[in-house]
Amino acid sequence: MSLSPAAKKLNSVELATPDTKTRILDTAEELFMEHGFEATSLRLITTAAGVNLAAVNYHFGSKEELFQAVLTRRLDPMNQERMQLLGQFERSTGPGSDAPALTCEKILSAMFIPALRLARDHERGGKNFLRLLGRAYADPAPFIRNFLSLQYADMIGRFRTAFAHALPHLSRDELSWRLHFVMGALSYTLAGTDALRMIAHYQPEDADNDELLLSRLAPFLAAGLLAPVTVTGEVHHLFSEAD
Amino acid sequence: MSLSPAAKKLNSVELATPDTKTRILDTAEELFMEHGFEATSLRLITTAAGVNLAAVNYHFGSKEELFQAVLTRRLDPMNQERMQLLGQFERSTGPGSDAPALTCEKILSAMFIPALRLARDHERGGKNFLRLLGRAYADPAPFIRNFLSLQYADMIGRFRTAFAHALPHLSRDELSWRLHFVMGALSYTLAGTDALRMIAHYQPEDADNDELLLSRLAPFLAAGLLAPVTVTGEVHHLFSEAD
DNA sequence: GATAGTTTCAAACAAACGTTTGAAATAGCT
DNA sequence: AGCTATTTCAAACGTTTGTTTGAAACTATC
Repeated sequence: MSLSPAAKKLNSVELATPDTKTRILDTAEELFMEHGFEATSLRLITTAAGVNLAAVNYHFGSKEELFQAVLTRRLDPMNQERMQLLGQFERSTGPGSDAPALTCEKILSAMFIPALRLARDHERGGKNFLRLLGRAYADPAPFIRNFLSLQYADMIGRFRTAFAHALPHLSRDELSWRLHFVMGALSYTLAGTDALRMIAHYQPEDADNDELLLSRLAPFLAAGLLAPVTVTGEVHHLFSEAD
Repeated sequence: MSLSPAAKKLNSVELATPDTKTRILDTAEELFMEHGFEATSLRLITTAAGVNLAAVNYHFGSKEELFQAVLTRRLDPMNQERMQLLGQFERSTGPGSDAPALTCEKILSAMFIPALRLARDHERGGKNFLRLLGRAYADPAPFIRNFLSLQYADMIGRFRTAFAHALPHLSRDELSWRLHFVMGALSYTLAGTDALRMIAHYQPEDADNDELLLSRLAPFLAAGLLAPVTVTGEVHHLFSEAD
């Protein structure tokens, strides 16, 4: 009697030994990060993890569900920590209902600190996961995009309103654009240092120091968010042919 | 007699009818953009292009070489145009050998204008190509990364020195980081508007207006590049736990 | 119009893919 | 111990992958 392996969502055996399930998750996290989703075969994962090929389909149902499980294992707690930290900052700035707005740096740090904590978590490849996450942002596979947008909807909504309070002079559209740029720089940065080497032709020391990295990214993005608004009328002068 | 199809680099028949070669390139450009490299099969491409399956291997040698041909067809002229425009700006600001430095906006516009021209080129899917390029930046496949770094080496080097002149107060490492962030926001922005919809929960009007898009990105990035340098000693305060 | 060079085509190639199967092994429970 | 439920395993499933083949069709040159 086939007992529908996808219907097993028991939260009983969660934090025990390195059992088959977590062994698969750990290995898949690393290999997905290294080669991407499509280019990583189940045989590669199961061989590297030292488990049977059928174990993936038994424990997770399919390759796609395995990928989602890899993401949600760390993404879910991180985003929850982000929202919690943002709320903590908002409460500390003013107890009244009409609290003074947080600064951009403060809001950005509420996004970055949980990511930093994850990167520092040596329990198991926290840094690997951040690179995987950065790559997942740019993946065209529909199931990945749908999954991420669902997973991120709450958190992004909370931060959007926080930024809207911090930057009241920005129009709704302008804020959308700038948040888009912020996410772009963030995901690209998290995605890895290979691209940096490509650009810089030279690897800065501490390229793998995520703390240093994000502490340089935050002022950069804060300055961009606070940039004066370009009036629609004077948009085109920037792209005029000559001087 | 196998006549090594990869050794055919004749520039004789270049601008004629939509022949098999360009039909493959156009279709591949669109499908690679839509599904990524790994997830796009040669059979999908050749069927959509209305050509025989073996035509890809005959004209390009392999799937990887086809992908490189798709990229280089537009990337090569665009990057050359970028360098040419940068040189033109540099010459116009001062005829002397020690010319006054260009502004960040000016240098950024030398990067963006050729991309804009490409996006406006309706001859054939210029916008498609920009999205494909943005995705290629984040692709982990080694042959893609090697190809891009080779293709970009010259241009990036030229712009690096230009930015170094425009931002003399930035250390070598600091400049590397900030250029990294610039490339991140740029590629993420070019990669498509799906992610924006995900973040904004709302699509701004003119989301597919690349001119408007890049004209908003330039001031954002310029402000970030011009942000005050964070002194090493005061790095950690940003990420302190409480307020 | 024959000849040499180029391009197209249907068919097949071996290899790798995700998934399924049913039996063997293990673990949990009364 | 005995029984049940869960997990592992080797093997095979049917597709799909990129690539190759050799003959047919087309083009240009003499």
